[in-house]
Amino acid sequence: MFALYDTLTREIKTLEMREPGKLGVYLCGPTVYGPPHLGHGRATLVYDILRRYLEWRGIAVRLVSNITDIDDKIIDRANREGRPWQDITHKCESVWFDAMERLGVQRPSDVPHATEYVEQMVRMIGNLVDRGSAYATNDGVYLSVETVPDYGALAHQSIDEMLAGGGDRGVLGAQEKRHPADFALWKFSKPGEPSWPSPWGEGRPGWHSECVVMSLELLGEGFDLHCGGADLRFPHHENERAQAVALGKRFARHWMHNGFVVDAEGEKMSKSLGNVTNLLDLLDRYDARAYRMLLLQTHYRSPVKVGQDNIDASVNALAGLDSFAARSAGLVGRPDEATLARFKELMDDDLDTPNAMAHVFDTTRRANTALDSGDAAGAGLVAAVHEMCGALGLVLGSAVEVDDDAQAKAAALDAARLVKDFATADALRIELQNAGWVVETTKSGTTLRR
RNA sequence: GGCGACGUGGCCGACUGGCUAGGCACGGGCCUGCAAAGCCCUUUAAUCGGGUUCGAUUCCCGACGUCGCCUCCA
Repeated sequence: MFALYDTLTREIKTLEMREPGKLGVYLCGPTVYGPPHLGHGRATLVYDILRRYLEWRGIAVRLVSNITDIDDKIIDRANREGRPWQDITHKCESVWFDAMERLGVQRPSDVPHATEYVEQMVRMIGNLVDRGSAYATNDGVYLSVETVPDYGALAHQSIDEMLAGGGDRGVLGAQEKRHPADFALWKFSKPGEPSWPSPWGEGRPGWHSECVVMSLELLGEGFDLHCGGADLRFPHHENERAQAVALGKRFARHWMHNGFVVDAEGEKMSKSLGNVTNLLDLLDRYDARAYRMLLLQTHYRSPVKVGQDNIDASVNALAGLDSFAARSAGLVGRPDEATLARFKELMDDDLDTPNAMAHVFDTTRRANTALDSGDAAGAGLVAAVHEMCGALGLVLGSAVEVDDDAQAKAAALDAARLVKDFATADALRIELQNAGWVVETTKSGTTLRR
């Protein structure tokens, strides 16, 4: 039984599936107006790990993740740079999926775009107005949070409590709102801005409406899991939920939120703080697997510090596993059952990847010991390590092909050692190392990796 | 002000009321022609003050500190 912490009930509970064996997941995707940052990388990696693990467990996962391709920030940037807004959204989306590919994050099963669902959103807003839960003002259409009895359920705070403190932050939006917490479902457009027709006037949808419409449309009422970064819990997810409740529809059964990426001082990375690190920089500078490794060694709900030291440690940890993969490459066997059972036990407990990784490292050590002593149990352990890493999306071994020249030198090195011509052997090793290869000379021959 | 999270060894980072997390780094050893990789060993940590308990890093209370949310944000 796979259990996850549920943000709504604040407890770890079994992930109930509407249809056993099939999991429908909705993940709030990016607003495409800039390059992806480390926070995006964490969220997508966490849910990629979740997805791969559950699929490995035999569950058919349908992951729907949207692209927000209409939004104030997109319009702002288009105006600032004097180019068509679609220019920006198309470019950013392709950069996004490039980065995801480099991270080894599988493409979602469905990638709905907000602009493809405007008609459906208009219909939904119409429903909300008809039901008395939404109203038009002179700048848009708003949801009346007071018509949603349990508004604040995800934030775990009542409207009053939220307003009581909120303090110095000014209330955003129209003065005409009936309640300060009411949020925009539809924003009327200014001349020259992208717009769609609606019964209330030309405009564009508010951010919180697209995900309700698209998740319900593609996954249906009462879908299994809704997830995203902790900063989406409120207001975004709260407001999605509010709309569904106001429509009288069953929304997500389970809510999952991942923790933040923080900087060296422990502060959240945030665009407003200006301390965001570009995901693309990280990918350019390091093995893309290092970020996955770092996140695997941190619980998904804990904050994670991403810094040079951290990433270096992950790179080194990866090197150990790579060299293990290299030395055990020839071995085939059935994955050791007891080892896999333990792995499942750990992962099923709220995606406990830190302990699962500890288990992978332990298994690697046991396998290395078996390999050293020629114990036949080694093959099963080797297979188990590969099986577990596969379930976590961690690809072991260098993807780099060993070129013929290097291969020839490695063979020559072995030949020289065989006749105890160590001077030649050492010279060849240095040559290979200078060419960037990690050279491992063993009794059974020399292996090369990057 | 309201709500919440957290404070662990040189660094990162888990679990846990008593029994070695794990990774990285450092040191010693074994192995090796020498390396690399691997294996073994070593270093005895829980912000502070109370309380509960036979026993607390783990539960409760308080203090201090850090961080998050309270309508831009993964």
